[in-house]
Amino acid sequence: MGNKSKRTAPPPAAVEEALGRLGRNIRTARLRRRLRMEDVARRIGASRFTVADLENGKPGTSAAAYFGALWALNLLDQASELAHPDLDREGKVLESARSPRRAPHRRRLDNDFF
Amino acid sequence: MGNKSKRTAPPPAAVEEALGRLGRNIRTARLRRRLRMEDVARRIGASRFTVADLENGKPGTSAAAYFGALWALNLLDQASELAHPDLDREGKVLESARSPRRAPHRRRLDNDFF
DNA sequence: ATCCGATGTTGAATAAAATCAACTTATATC
DNA sequence: GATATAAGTTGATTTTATTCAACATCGGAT
Repeated sequence: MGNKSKRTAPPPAAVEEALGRLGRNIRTARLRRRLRMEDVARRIGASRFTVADLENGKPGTSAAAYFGALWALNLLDQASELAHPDLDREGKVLESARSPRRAPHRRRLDNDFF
Repeated sequence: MGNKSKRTAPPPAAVEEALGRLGRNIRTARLRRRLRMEDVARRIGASRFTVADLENGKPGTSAAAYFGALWALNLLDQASELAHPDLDREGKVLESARSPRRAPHRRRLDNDFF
């Protein structure tokens, strides 16, 4: 079965795994709090089906749904540190090696990976 | 202007802020690595428009897009710890107070918030 | 064992996201 | 300042998520 659709390149396995783990974690946190899917759903203005999807780690579900669930469970603060520049060691090294910021062009020089 | 659509209840402000911050962090990390939006987009099988959306913190953009961008920048591992049960202090307290797991019903007892 | 409520599942309708083309804007590099 | 390229913008189109209803299932409590 080939790729029929032009969109939806299969998400990288690592991404699927991360979303699956996040969904399971959200479910665990919800159950610990004795909340129903519908409780979380109403809190974020969604339906119970969307909450079910995100707890299953569905990739296409909106980021707002995932973050909303974290918010409803009082777990959002951990998400705010994601990819924080101060913690991006690899990026900091690159920035200090090169000089400035903003990399508009510098079209093709040697990156054969991308 | 009133709500015309039945879906899309406005995301909680905290969620919008968190997504905005995440998007800006992703952009910072990308620029540090001297990558174009299109580079990240191709790596995750999306278009540059979707990458632009997520860097702007657009709430409706899929979680896979956000996580994919983190993955493309080698920043996904931080995301895997989100809402990790071991770090959910509030949840752990609740679980040890009550006894078992899985809370199927226990419909309404006193929570007047949800 | 029975009842009741939370969740899983399926299919259809609708709202919205993702894509694309063409254009504009801004910004590095020369 | 001129040039080339990344990125912002808009509108149209396609693909998808989201929602809902109805029913099945599963788990806990009585």
